[in-house]
Amino acid sequence: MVADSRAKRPSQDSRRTAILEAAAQVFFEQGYAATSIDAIIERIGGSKRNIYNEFGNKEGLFTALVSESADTALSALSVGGFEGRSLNEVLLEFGRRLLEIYMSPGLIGVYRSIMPEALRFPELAKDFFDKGPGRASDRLAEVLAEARDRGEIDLDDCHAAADHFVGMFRDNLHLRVVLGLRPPPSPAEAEAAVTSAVGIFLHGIYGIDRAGRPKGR
Amino acid sequence: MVADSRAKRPSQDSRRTAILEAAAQVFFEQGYAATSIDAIIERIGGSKRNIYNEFGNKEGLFTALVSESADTALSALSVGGFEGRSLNEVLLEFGRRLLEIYMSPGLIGVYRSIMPEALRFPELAKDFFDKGPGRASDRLAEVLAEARDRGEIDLDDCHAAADHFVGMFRDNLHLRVVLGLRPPPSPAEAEAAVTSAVGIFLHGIYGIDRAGRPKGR
DNA sequence: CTTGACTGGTAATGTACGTTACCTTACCAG
DNA sequence: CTGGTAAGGTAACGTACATTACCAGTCAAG
Repeated sequence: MVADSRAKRPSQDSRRTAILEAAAQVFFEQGYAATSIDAIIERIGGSKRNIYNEFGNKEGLFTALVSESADTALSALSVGGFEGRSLNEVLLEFGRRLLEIYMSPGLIGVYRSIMPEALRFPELAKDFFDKGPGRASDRLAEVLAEARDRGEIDLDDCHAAADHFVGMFRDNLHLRVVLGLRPPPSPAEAEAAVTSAVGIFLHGIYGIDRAGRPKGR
Repeated sequence: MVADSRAKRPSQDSRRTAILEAAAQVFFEQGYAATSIDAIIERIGGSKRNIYNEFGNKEGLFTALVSESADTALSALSVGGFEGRSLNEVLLEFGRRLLEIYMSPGLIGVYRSIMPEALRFPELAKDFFDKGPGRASDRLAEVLAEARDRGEIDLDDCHAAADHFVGMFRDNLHLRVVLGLRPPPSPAEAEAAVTSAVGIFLHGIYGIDRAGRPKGR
């Protein structure tokens, strides 16, 4: 596409990111269809020509925004740091990262805005899923498979279990935040949600006592 | 899909439901902002006056549609039939109903269309949540509390656990269906997802063997 | 049959928006 | 300093849409 190595004008790259930031605010709050290019330009000044020169059209801007948002938000899960720790600790850390990502304004906004456009932009929906929730589930499935190979657990379908685990972090708490019915959880609430989910995932409700610690085993 | 063309007396009620059915198809597929009143009228014939006489404006039609869809879809959870059965059986039955509801075209469509409009229609978002996912979680929390009172389980926060359970049915499988990346699950897939989720919820991954049956206890 | 209330169809109105044509400015080489 | 090139800005164009008006049928009752 553009291979302009030298920056002639005042930082073409900062212009692009400024547009994306403004677009995020408007798209994620109003939705794709209800967002006007004028509303985006109002936030950063300048002219609509900037957007059309950089992204081609409204679709191009939206797809670039969703793709980059999903990519950067979920990259935090790719880093390791899980070696040599117990499954309980690994799941707790994984859950903390996952919840923080899911509750971040960026991913909340992507959720809100991509839903009704998924049928209109099938390739974008697939890209978002693969980069985001799909990658999270795949990554966790690897972790579970490693634990199984070490003999810690005895799971048949690691991927199905990983899906269930990921789903526990998109529960009604997450839905309320997405719908704007409550603010994102405080650190204390988040930690409580993570420990609760990990406890149930590992030991089930039969195996947890009132303090949240595993009963047997 | 209008039932009878013989009756020139369309009995306001059947006209109302015909409008709502057509509106569901268009709103749920295109999204609120991208849907035009003309597109709805095209499906059932007649004049736009019908819609404006019955629902006032576009907002009124959308809110009526979302409210009634959530109400009817989730009403299946309100019926009882859980008395005198083991917790495992109750959760399996509850999960089956829940998954069927979540995968129904009606609720999938509500999901798709309400997300970006939640900030614009806060009271509608609250209404949808309370009638839908909130009620499911409340109902399950009651079931869990009854089981606790019978001494079957030992849970501190039944509502948090219920939220986690409900979340397991809005996992990546559900997300893929909402995003149009795959069709709703077959009955066999649905049953497998339910048994898997209930197994983890009750016994955790430490307590399930390869056949999906609980290991200890 | 006449009246009245309602429905269907067409079109008008006012507005908002995506996109583009055209002008204006800033930067660069020579 | 000058001419050329590309980006920035202004305004227009064409369209689509929510909403309303207007007129023509159509059924119910009197």
